[in-house]
Amino acid sequence: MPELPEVETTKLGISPYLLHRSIDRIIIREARLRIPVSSDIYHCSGQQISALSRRGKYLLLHLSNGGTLLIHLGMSGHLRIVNPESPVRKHDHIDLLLTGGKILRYHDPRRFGLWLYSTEPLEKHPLLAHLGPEPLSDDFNGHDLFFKSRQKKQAVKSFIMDSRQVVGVGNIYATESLFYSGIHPKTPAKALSLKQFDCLVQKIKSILTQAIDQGGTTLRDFYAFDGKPGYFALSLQVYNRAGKVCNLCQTKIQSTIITGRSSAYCPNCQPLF
DNA sequence: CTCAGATCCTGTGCGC
DNA sequence: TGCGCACAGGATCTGA
Repeated sequence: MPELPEVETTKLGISPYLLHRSIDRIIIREARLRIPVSSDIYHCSGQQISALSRRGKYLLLHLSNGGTLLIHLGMSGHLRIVNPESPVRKHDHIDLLLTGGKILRYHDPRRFGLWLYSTEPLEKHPLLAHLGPEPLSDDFNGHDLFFKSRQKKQAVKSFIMDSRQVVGVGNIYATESLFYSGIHPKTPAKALSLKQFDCLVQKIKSILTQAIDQGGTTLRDFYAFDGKPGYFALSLQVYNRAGKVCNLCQTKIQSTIITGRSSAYCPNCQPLF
């Protein structure tokens, strides 16, 4: 379940193997991803990777011809650097063969991921055009979020998971940040005060930062073996803890469904409205 | 326009 | 031990 911290640490981990290398060949074993991989992607061969960047949970490989490879890991995708003799496992859908012999291998059992090649910069691509600010940038702040929320009666949890408001806040981080802010996940977004949004934004930033630091620790040797995802190293307070007691007040953690997503909360620390 | 629900997919973990 | 099923989740699509 790659969340933003995992995508960031993946980017950092694979960068040394990709930067200034050329793509010799791309092998597609399974094209049926969230959006089927287009045969256009074969045209990335021969291009040098000049830079890597991340936008939300999208990973972008910038190529020397001005083109871009856009990769999304979905919820079960991994990228690994492997050697040519490394056996191909089930769900190893795509290989990027690099000059020098290393391979960037994409593994994704549930195939919710995405690989897209464009010969043009992707800023205006529909997948990226409407994304909100990066959560760790100053563009993501309580003030802006407060004003965007004034007409929104949707649950605050759905609001902060909406990639038009802010990118990279998945179910785990939304759930945990609402706990740390003392806000019930079903609270209508418009009912929150500026002070509450300031608090929520600060918690999102600190939890994501902490997760990136710990994900980095987990992924330091990710190329040697498959470590647990970084966020498991976080001490989760409510996510996946329904039925257990709150670490702060011993009240039993409850769980509800908000737009199809399980949402755990402490009814005492996060009172409704 | 706004919001909720369905949808895609397969591995995991539970109950029987 | 094994079978069947509910569940997990990001982002998009549909429909009320």
